[in-house]
Amino acid sequence: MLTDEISRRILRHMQAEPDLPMAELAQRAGLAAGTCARRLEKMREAGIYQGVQAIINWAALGYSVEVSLRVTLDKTQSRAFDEFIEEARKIPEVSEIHTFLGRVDVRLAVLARDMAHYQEIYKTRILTLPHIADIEALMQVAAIKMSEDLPL
Amino acid sequence: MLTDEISRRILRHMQAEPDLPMAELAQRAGLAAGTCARRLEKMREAGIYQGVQAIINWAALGYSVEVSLRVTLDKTQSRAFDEFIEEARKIPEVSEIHTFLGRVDVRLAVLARDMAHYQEIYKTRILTLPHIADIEALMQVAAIKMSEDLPL
DNA sequence: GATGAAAAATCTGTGAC
DNA sequence: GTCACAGATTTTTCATC
Repeated sequence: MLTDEISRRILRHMQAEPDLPMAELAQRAGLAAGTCARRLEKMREAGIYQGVQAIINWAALGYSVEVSLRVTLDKTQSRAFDEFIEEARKIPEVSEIHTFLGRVDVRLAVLARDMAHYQEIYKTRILTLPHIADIEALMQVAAIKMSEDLPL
Repeated sequence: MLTDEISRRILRHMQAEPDLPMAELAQRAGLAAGTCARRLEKMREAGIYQGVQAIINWAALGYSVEVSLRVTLDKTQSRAFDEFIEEARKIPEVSEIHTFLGRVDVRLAVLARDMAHYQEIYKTRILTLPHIADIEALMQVAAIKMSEDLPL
């Protein structure tokens, strides 16, 4: 029931238009409003639907620089991974942290107002993180697609 | 007014707890409910606040494989970039597309049910995209942090 | 032009069927 | 799963600064 076709349909519409009123969402999924709310609540309890996230245009707020950093850690120390993540989480300008299998261990997304600001964050907050063996940086030009109609 | 301290406060709380009732949000920002709603609406019109996005636990829905692909394009053709993006957008399993300055031109995030499924998507949908010069793949282990308390 | 308070319109979730 | 209603919530109005 939690992952059947009807529930997937709810998630699909939820994904496409997240701030639709419940009644509208229900109609598009072919359900009554109450039923839809009940299913969504079940999915939330099961951790399938994890709520919503605000999308903010950082450039409009003066954060025009976004940099993607790929970090390779010094794996000679067993706690390197956890310690690095723990410290990286504390940096407000780090907006995303993803971990990987392979040569690269972690990817960080960093937000900054301009290049001078980025340089400052990089020197004082990033390079002081523990256990870094190597860093590669890419400057982001644009976010083209972010989860519109994923496979459900 | 659109980017003053009060508006930033609204966004800050919006970001931390996106599905808070308007009355609560207003109280935390030190405003009346109506005032808060009007400011948020203004910010939406100005494109500063771009609404909300549903967060879905893909692993719970059977999509346990997430791969990050870095693509370098064949820049000998001037339309390469646009044509590549246009085709990549059409693939439902591609959940994110970001573009960059530098050696790597595009990063794609790909969702798949398992390794066999990923292999199929990779061969039939990704490698058939136009103007690819080089691809590097990393398998994602976890998304640790996604926009909690960013600098506002 | 922006604000707070309160009324009006709308929406959500619970319970009966 | 649907329907309807009570309670909560958003949105508009209006007087005020």
